[in-house]
Amino acid sequence: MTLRSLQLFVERLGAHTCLTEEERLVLLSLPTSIYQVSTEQALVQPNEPVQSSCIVLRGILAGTSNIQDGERQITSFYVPGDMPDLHTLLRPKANFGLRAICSSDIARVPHAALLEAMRRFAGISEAFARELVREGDVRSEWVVNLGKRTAKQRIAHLFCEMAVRTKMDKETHTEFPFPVTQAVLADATGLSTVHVNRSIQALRHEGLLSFVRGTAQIPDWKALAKAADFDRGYLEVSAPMRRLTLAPSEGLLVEQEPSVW
Amino acid sequence: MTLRSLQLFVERLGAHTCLTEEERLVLLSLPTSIYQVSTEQALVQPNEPVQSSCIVLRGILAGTSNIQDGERQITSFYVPGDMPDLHTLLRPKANFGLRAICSSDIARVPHAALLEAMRRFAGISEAFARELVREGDVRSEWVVNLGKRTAKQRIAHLFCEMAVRTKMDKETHTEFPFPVTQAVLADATGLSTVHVNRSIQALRHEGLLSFVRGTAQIPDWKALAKAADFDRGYLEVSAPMRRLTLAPSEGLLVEQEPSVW
DNA sequence: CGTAGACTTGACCTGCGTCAACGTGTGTGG
DNA sequence: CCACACACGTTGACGCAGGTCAAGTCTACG
Repeated sequence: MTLRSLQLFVERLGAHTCLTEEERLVLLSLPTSIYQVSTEQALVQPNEPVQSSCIVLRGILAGTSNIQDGERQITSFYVPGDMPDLHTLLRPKANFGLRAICSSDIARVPHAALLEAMRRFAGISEAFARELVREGDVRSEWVVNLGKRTAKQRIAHLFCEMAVRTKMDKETHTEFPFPVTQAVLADATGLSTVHVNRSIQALRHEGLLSFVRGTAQIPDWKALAKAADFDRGYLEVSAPMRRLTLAPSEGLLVEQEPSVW
Repeated sequence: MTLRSLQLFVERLGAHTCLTEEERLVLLSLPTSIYQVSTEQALVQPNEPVQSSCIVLRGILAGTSNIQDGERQITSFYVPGDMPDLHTLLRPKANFGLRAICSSDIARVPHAALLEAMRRFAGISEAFARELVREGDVRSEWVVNLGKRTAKQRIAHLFCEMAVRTKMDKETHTEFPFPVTQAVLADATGLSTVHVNRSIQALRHEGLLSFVRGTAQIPDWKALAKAADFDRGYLEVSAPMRRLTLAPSEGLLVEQEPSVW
């Protein structure tokens, strides 16, 4: 049932944006078609216009860019609840690809339905826009990761990010599934697979991280976060907010704005 | 006069989003305060909430992140017409900083006014959202740049990007101003200043790029773009579009959607 | 039980960082 | 008008993080 499958997606939006009951219901009852995609299958090709966006239900997708010599760089990961090609709503011709990293389930939602929902509900527009911002923040951290951190730090940081994004409860669990190969980690961190391998081993010897066949273990969260220079702040908003509302009485209604610029 | 100063900003939005005359006028007459900021001056600090967003009128700003050991990574540049902290509209607590790279002029616009404009005009909301997408695309290219390209390519790619973004007309000009130091280029490309220096020299010897005291010269655009693996597609939309419109007759009005997913 | 994809290891190489010194231009104050 | 300072650019020597190549080993799965 689709009401069930989009639950996680709506929770994701609700975490940063106040949605009315009606808006939640509209989102939950968006028309979807469910697909199962297999490892390395492409969902969106660069420069090929799309008419629908997808929502990850299970598995992991990755945004990928190919460069001249056949190598690829992964520019972001998407986990269940994410909408990886939200941006095609506004720019139907994507300029990077989207592919499954492991066998995954996705829901496809026609752009028409999403646009209609945005038109009618300010909260939905706002939630989508805030998702775009969040994605931008994540990518910004990736730039820092690739630009300024060592191999071990890059890998550690990526695992921290994924742990938080897959909602690993660090109080009660030290494990979370991250079904990727070392080659994929290499494509994401801008390293060679050989060096990824050695770096993971080094992290294991330091007791910071173990990663065996698609499941990660973080024995000491604080130690790993410190080593990775990881601060989860960029992934979260303290409380869901709402800034856009259809002013009931059309007019110059604005929020109070203290005079700090 | 502020009508004049926001011209470039509105053109930027108009390049990707169809705006009505009224929307243009609303944007042009947004309340602004004009400031001059000097080199290295911070405009937004991480985790410090802001109540207004700024528009670059002259000069260059940069998004910056600091890491543990006092080094910084620049995650994006902003040129006249850009709105670097548009995202704070939706997430007032930024998680990276914004500072001037050279002496610059900016216009500050209160969030309240921007939110009000978004509330009342669907085209303005859409234009802002599309700007967020564009920024995401640029950052995505930066990830590729840092992850998979050599020093010379990174620098070449950055100059290509800036040439296009500052609208260098490559038919008639081979020069454009890019008032940054080599140290700033190093912070942006994830390289050391020494290596930036040597790489620029190498590019000059190959006849691809010269960069002297803040002005860049690209004698052979095609050659540079090829060396940098640069494709300007990610910076542009073929024609301005409009996907969100207040449906005049409320209802299930949607665009035609061919059955491609 | 064989094959293919993932992981591992070792040897070697190189792009880039680091350090430290030295030019070169530009603005400032005497 | 000079001299000094300071920020920026340049150069050389050296070291190391991480790439590359090539040869295994392990594991899952048919």
